Amino acid sequence: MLDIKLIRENADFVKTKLALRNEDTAKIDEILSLDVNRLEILHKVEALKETRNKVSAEIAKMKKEKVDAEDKIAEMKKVGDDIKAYDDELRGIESKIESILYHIPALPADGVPEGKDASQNVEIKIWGEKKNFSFEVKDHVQLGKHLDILDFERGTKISGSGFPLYKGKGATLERALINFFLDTHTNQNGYNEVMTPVLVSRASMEAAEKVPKFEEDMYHMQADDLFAIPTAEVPILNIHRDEIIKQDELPIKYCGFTNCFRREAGSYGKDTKGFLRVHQFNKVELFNFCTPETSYDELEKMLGHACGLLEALGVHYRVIELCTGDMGFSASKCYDIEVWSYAEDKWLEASSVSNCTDFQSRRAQIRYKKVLENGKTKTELVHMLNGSGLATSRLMVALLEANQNADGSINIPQCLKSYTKFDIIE
RNA sequence: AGAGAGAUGGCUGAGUGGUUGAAAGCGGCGGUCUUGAAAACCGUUGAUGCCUCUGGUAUCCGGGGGUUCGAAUCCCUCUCUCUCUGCCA
Repeated sequence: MLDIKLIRENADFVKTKLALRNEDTAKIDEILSLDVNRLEILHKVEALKETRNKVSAEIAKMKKEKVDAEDKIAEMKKVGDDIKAYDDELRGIESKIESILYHIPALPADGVPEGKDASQNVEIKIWGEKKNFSFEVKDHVQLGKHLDILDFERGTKISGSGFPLYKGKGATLERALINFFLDTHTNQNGYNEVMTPVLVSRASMEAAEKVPKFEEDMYHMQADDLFAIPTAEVPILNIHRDEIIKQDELPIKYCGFTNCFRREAGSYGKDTKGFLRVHQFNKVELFNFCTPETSYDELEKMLGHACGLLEALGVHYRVIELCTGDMGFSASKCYDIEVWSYAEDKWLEASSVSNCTDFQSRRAQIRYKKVLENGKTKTELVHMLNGSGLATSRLMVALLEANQNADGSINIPQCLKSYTKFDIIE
């Protein structure tokens, strides 16, 4: 969530930034007027409470001295009633402010390209080249079926469409990718590996800013009010919820593999083929808690960590910087990494790396003790970044297609061979 | 799932209606001593909001509600933890 103080003191700035995200800035005016009202009542009720505290102390003293205090008690009874009335009113206003605030996205960082939608994203890097095939390429569904390594029909039988079933060397290849990613991040990139719960509480979803805004997009277990995670970002972020971290412990970097679950409500009929849009997929997540001064540097490093994996795999990819109109709710700056699909003849998103600055840490109350120049300390919100490093399903599309041979067999990239223990799937 | 116990500051742990934002200890930070360190001693050490902002004030003792002039303390409720029993991997 945004800082109410920032809205109060720099309303025009906030509106300008939100307009870049196609947001209705009338919400800000609504918050401002509620805030004025809130402060007015807050001042009144605090003055009354001050009176109550003072007189209550006097009453205590009089009681001790066995002096009759009935007049003061009667007087305070009235004050108490007024306090209660104001407190109720205050609570009502605060919950109105929150319900608006919870639906306002993060402000885009300076320098993020301005644009209305995905068409105005900016390609900033392209790596590798398209291969030339001397035969007609098969798509990943055909390849998966031909080699009996992916069984989308039976996945559908088990759970419904969008729940893939990996078989044999397909399952092994998936496992190899995950292990390769985790090993690289822990051994070379300085991440601490975690294995987290995949069902999380409503409080955890709120802290990660997924609820209330995206509640409909997630699987929910009603009996226990638990949500299946759409990304490991949620449990990893919550590792430090309500904590104050020492400055010298930052940055804290975690990586973790989980299954991810998304209802993808509202996208029926779009990209239904195979892995293109699924309800359950596998992902190794990168997460970073750091100081505000370093977060944009950390963002570039994380992007590099994700790209490094694709380069090791020899997958043709590009990096795009999302424009203001296409960024996710919590992000101030975001890169997507896309891999090339020969069969679909288009780029597919395999990773997204975002700097969410203090947008989530404010709601999650994740802070650190900042040491000031005079030696004193100050608590400040940490900056938080998340990124996929990487999600496997769309990568699998690119990988299978790009490494296919004329007979439909698949060559295993060099860096995975020590994991798969086979060189080819045929 | 049933029975019982509990939740207090970075940690341990006092506190059962009136200067208790909270004793004590540990830890942290600063100092004295020391060539330096340890020990000892002294001091210091929570968060958040608002305001007329080198200060004032309000709020916070798991969450929420209630009783009362006044609640960490009493009542209700929810959540979580621990112990025992049951059930299941």
